[in-house]
Amino acid sequence: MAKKRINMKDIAKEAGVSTATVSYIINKRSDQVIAPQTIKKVEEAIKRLGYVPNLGARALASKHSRLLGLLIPQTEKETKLMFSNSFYGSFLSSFEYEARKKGYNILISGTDVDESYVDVARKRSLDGIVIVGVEIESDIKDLKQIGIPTVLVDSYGMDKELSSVTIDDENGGFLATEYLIGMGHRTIGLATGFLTKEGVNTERLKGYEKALTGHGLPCVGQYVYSGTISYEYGLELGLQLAASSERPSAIFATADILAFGLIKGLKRGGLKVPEDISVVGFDDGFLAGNMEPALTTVRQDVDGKARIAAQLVIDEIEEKENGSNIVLPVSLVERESVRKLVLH
Amino acid sequence: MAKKRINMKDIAKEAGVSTATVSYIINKRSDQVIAPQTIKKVEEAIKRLGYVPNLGARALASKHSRLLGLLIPQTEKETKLMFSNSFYGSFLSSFEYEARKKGYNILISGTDVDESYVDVARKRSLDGIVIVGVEIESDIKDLKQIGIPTVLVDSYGMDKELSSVTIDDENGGFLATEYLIGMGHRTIGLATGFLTKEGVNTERLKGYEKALTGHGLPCVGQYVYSGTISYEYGLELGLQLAASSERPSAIFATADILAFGLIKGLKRGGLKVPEDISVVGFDDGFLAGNMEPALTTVRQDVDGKARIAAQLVIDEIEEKENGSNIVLPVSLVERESVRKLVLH
DNA sequence: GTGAAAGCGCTAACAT
DNA sequence: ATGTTAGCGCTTTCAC
Repeated sequence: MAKKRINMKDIAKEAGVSTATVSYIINKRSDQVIAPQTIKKVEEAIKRLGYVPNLGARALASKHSRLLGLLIPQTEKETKLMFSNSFYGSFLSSFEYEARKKGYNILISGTDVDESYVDVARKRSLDGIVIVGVEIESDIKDLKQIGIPTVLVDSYGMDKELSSVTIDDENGGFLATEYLIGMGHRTIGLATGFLTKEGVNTERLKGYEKALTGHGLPCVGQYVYSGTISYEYGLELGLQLAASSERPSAIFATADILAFGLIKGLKRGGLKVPEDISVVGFDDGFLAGNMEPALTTVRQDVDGKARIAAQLVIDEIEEKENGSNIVLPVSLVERESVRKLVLH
Repeated sequence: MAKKRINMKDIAKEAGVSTATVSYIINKRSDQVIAPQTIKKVEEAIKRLGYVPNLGARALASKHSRLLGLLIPQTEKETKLMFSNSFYGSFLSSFEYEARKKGYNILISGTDVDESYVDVARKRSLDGIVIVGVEIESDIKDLKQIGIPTVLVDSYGMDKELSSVTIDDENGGFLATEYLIGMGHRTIGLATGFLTKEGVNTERLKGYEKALTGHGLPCVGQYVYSGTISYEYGLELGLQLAASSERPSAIFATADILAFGLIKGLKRGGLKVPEDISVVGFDDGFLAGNMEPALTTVRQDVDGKARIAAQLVIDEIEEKENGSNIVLPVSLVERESVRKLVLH
């Protein structure tokens, strides 16, 4: 308790100046000219007393919190954040780093039933928001209306006016499927999450279909398995497929984590990958190369995505720019989870 | 710009009451008796105008920000947060969830060279802090001095007065090593991160040594490999060991992620796991069972750790309790990465 | 070049 | 049962 926190007034008194002067100095305001010796006096007082500005108070007065919100989707059953998928962990790492370098801190919050993310944003006076991989149309509309700079990551067609960063998901789906076709596969399944109208999964599906039809292959819903992007669903599906006779010779899973579960399930079901069935993933997280078999997958640049997302919100907050729609390229990383089929 | 944000005064005016009354109602203060109809009027006004309280202003006036800081270690080279280790992602998920249920938000921040975490805590008026797996003595001393409730996770002997939650790391190391010995291994290596005086790695090392000496086995530094807790270091070490003739028959890696890298390195180096060399990990993250071979590892309850950490800080903030030192149990999960050695 | 003072939106004594 | 009002720590306009 005790020890009253040092505030600006204390510094002002100690240095024998006004709080206004202290404020000017702390904020290094270029529009205010301060005598060098005054600056020195104040800086010494700050050091001597160990003063740390209260950003909450500053936010109240200045309307800038220098706080960024990161919205991560929640798992279906739980309302916990989806950090089991290491994609989000990597994203957060890079995002926080980039933001911190520019003087912003990150607030992480899921949303409860009774409270939208927009409320969190307002409550906490967030300067900007990055939403990754979720589509809550109403929220986004509200966000725009309130005028909080928002950047959408991995979200399609939500709102062209908002800044966004995505990867070329359709092409990713295309590359994966083309590759499989090139390896001789003719019945190719797709394992994916919930297919929202504008989500990444749908884009990857489009690429998948494009490749299929491009080669005159049938593109029937029968081989599209849609569940959740999770290890568990992959496992379940793998087991199921292993037990089925109506099974494609290859599967494109729209996330590595899904592919991992899938492979495990297939193996448990007695199949060998890639001997009996081939699998291609998506993400190329750091474990992909370590799986057995090493996963052939579509590589995306998570680090780049995160940094760009941070830059975009911050630029928008600081009114340097706005409304960019960035699309990052993807590529296929060939490893060992696909077998070359010899056609007879 | 435009649209002025609705504040408490607006609500007061709309409902025909004072701001104090609005404040009492919003905070559901039990020490204030308000007429039901007044409550109704105010609640309607809030709804009608779409009012959301400004927590920054509240924090300023009440000295409670309802913000918790989560301090995650940074990687050595970069100053990025260490979220590649999925342990931290899982921890964050559960921690955020538990805190949110109790009305707290989470601020994530790394630290820069010129700014300690204590500064962040003060700047952002954090109500409490959870520090996981790092030992910055000076910071912790400052934190205590400033009187910000702090909970140490995975940190030993730092300060008995601070609340903490750990798992029984020493026992974990012991279990893993005992198991290996029971499987017939006599030369057992230890792969771990940087061995700080009071870190988890050192505790696990103690358990390792205890098991060894308990069986009269030599406990020489020769087989202790200390690098960083990372996939990369594991890989490097694996490669190195594979090329060496002086190699233990089994290795206990003090983190799954390290074990993953290690196994990959060993394999690349031409060895088979567990045929040529056995590996035990630590954590039992959700991928452990999926590796090839499935990893035998020490299981810890990350979810429990995170929830308890959240509870402890919050209890301390709300002055319900303080100074608990919780130790969670661990157990060994037997899978396929260890070979039973027949002694001749 | 520096300072006085009016807020920012809220809480909490203290009145009534 | 409700209102008045003085801050909380900072920024910013306007004086000087």
